Parts: sequence; structure tokens; C-alpha cells
Amino acid sequence: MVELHAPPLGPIFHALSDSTRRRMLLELASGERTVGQLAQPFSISLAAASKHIKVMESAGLIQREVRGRAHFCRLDPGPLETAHEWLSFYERFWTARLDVLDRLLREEDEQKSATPKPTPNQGDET
Amino acid sequence: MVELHAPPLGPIFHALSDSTRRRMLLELASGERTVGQLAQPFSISLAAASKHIKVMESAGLIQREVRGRAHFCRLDPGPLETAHEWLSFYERFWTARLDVLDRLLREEDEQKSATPKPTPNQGDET
DNA sequence: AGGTCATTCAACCAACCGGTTGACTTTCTA
DNA sequence: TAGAAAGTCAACCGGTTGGTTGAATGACCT
Repeated sequence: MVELHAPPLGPIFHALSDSTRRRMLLELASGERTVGQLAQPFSISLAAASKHIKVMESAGLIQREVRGRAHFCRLDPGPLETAHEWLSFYERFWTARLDVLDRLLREEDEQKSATPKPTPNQGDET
Repeated sequence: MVELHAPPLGPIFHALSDSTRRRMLLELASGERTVGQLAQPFSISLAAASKHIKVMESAGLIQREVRGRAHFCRLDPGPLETAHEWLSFYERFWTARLDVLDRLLREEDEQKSATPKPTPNQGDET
């Protein structure tokens, strides 16, 4: 375990629930950005962008360094890892679903080669 | 690609941002549950639980089947996989961070055995 | 020193969120 | 068939959210 005091999931998922913030994170994946640089692609005021950044900062997703009059933000991947790990618990459900799909396709394939009927039964779907 | 029309991330992350809903999902990991069963562990009204369930349902996390007067809910892992995949994009950041930590520890270790200086130079960091 | 640049702060607004209560519909059961 | 049980719905409430504007705070530039 690397995270010493794992950040709470609520604020992390809440920060990620807004598309503006997700796009800002994507931008930060390319490197350090100032508040103004992060705000520039959006048609919102600087104050609104500042609020978005504060939401991510208090969720631990962003770290800020003030150099002169500019505030430089950089990505902190820790909370993203925390969220990723939380989701991994449910991984067995979607892999299981894929296994079922795989099994169904395989069975259909076997039936197709065993009984060469031109229009196989569609099942109860529709 | 398995998801035909990937569910939007906003509603998914929003659904996950509430701890009551996350606990309900955990409960659903053990199998099908009715609305009443999902509400029971919490000190909230049935109507409030019903709203939570509707939030998850419209995010695609839950599927409902009405049998008689009971509504049975079961987990749909698709949106969880979508969120997991989205987060995986940032995986390189936390693994990179671990690599750096690893490298630092390794270097410190090498220096300790090569030049047994008690206080090695800290570099230009600070 | 004065002006401009980068950013936050405070106040305000409409919309949404999580919760309640009470009325209602549908289904099961005695 | 009357009542209880399982849920939803609509209305309401206080708090939060995402946005705005205008003023304030520092830091850089000339």
C-alpha cells in the first residue's frame, strides 16, 4: 500500500463528475498549467475556472504552486489511483459478463457447425 | 470494444459520489436485492432510497425487474467498466510516480553502500 | 509610482441534491 | 373483499453547485 491516508472517495468522484473538470485533468496530463491556461479553452469566467480548480484541489487531484503572480497546477494521480482501485473490486462482474458472452458465442458456433441449419433460432429476443 | 454506446461519464461519477449509493452497490455485488432490502441498512425513508436507486438506474449502474409488487435490482457492471477504463488513462502517472520513488530509494541505497557519507547532497530540490 | 496582469473573494442567482411527509397505485394475503 | 405491504410520486425544504459580476490583492513592468 502506497497511499498513507487514502483520500475519501466522495469528493474524488464528485470532482470527476463534471466534464469541464475532466477536460482540465486531461490538459494537466500534458504538464503543468496555470489557472488562466486551464480556463482558456472554456467559455466561462476566470472565477468559475478558479472554483473548478479549487474543487479538484480539495479532492487532492491537483497540487498548486504559486510562483510570482501565477498559480501553477499539476496533476496528483493519487486520488485517481484510489478511485481506480475502488472500481477494480467490481472488475470480476464485467469480466464474468464477457465470459458468459464468450461462452454463448462459442456454443452458437458449435451448434452452427454441428447442425448446418440455414436460419438458426433467434431465441426469445425482440 | 464491447460497449455499444458507452454511457456518459458524468452521471456515472455523480452516482458514485454518494456514499449511500456506493454502499448499495456493494450490497448488490452479493446479488439481487429489492428496493426495501437496499433501503433497510440506512436510516432514511423508502422514498429517499428509491431516489438513490433511480439515480443509479439512470446512470446505467442498476437494472430493475418488477416481479409482483417487489422491484428487484441487480448490478450492471458496464458503466463501472467505462469509468475504470477512463481512469486507466492516468495509470501511467501513478506508476511513474512509483518508479521515481523506486529509483530514489535504489539510488540512496547505492550511494549508501558506495560512499558511506552520512548526509549525501540533497540536490537543487527545496 | 502607476498601470497592467493573474487570480481570488464576496455577493448574488437559478438549478439541483438529498432528505422529508403524505397521498396514491398495485399486489399479495387472511 | 378488506387490509397490509412494496414502491412511486408530488410537493416541499435547506444546503450545495456552477455560473455570473464587480471589487480587492499581489506581482510584474516601465
